Amino acid sequence: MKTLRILAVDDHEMTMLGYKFILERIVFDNHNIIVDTANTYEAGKQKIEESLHSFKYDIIFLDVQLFPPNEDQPHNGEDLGVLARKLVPESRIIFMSSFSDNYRINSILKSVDPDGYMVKTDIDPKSLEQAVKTVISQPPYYSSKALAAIRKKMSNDIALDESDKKILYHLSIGTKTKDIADFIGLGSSSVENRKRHLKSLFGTEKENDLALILAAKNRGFI
Amino acid sequence: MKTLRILAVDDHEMTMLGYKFILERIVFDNHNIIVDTANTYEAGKQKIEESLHSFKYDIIFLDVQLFPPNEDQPHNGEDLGVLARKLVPESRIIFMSSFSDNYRINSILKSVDPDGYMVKTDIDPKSLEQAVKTVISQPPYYSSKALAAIRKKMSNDIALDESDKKILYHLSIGTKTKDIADFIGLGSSSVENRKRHLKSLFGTEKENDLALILAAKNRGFI
DNA sequence: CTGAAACCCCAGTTTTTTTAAGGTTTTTCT
DNA sequence: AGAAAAACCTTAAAAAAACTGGGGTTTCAG
Repeated sequence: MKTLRILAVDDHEMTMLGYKFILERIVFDNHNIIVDTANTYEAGKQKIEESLHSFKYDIIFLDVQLFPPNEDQPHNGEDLGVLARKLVPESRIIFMSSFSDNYRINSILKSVDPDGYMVKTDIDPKSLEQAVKTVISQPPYYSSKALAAIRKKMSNDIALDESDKKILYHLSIGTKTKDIADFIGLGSSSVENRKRHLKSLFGTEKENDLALILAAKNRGFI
Repeated sequence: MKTLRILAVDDHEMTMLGYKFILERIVFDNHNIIVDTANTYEAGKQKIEESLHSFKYDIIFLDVQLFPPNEDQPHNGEDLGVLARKLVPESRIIFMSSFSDNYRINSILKSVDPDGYMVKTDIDPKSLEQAVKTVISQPPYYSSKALAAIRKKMSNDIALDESDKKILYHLSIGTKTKDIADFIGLGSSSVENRKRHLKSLFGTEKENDLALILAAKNRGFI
């Protein structure tokens, strides 16, 4: 009887209790599952560091948002993922996120390359169990909505460089064009040129920014 | 009792019998499953066209290679996929391929954007059943090895333009540098420059082409 | 040994990208 | 409504990046 150690980090106490309840009841290959929980970046970090010199976690579930969106906290789930990868590279990391926000998915898949990604509305006892089993035996596991987003991206690889992606992102969150220039270190006419170029790439010439953003969203870039 | 119609196209008669045997035994939501088969591009095309004005296929399984690799046939599974998408856009298309050749996977995901992709060594009764169910209810379905390839690609999106991709591909199949120049319509010093550039992108400066190819394979580009 | 291909470097050319400056239109705010 | 801010467009010049052809060295196979 081996023990499978899981750490779940989410800022909602109740949600975590749910996970713990479900996860510890999974029947898996004569394994005994123990779930630890944490509800802040700091607590999660501490749990991982404590585990370093005893057992190591087999799986770490991380919520992307570890606090209400308006509060200006220094660290989020993505940061914790990067940290965990560094400290315990052999642990499987599964991200959970409420929105299937493609920009975020893409960014997390690149920066952390987690072994799993689940959109919260896809999470239920069955999918959780599937995620655990898949991630242990043959990662990765992506939940249904995450897969749909990934599919969009794969079927549409218009080559955008970093500046283009940042422009799209900033447009989508309402940054003013003149400020975008500062953010990405370009003159404002360059930004205008790139916007024109992007609109032609996405087939929204002569339309407004909203049309561009919608097109980019549809194709999985934002 | 509804009927689920499936068409399977593969050049190996025996393989197809296997699929038919497995698929028709799937128990699925009070559905009755009927599997038609075809073993050439032409036969597959005909089956699809015949179905146009009666029932339509719910799922079409397509082998990527429809004939021995050396024979110089005009059409392969990918072409048939493109055709099927045009004729019966509502049918789910699942590709099957023997190698987890990323270049091919990427190309098919872009040109056909199938609802499923299975690497043959991943195929067994259980995964076949899973594929059918997933593809009907919430596509896409990607088999384990296909997912691993997709993961690589997603976690590594170095922006390569068409020429760079073609160079990598040609290098990987042993095309001579001087011929690559012709293939992609560039001077040979340009190709050399791009190769140097690629090597620096993949961190294989000053190493030979093999190192570059391996790095590109590892990251899912070839 | 020899020829073919690969590789490297250079210098001139072309192409693409960035930039600044000026003016017009649209949006925002009071 | 009216003023200010931002967005947008055009143009021309400057800068950066990519392409090219040539000549030379190295590598490799026959």
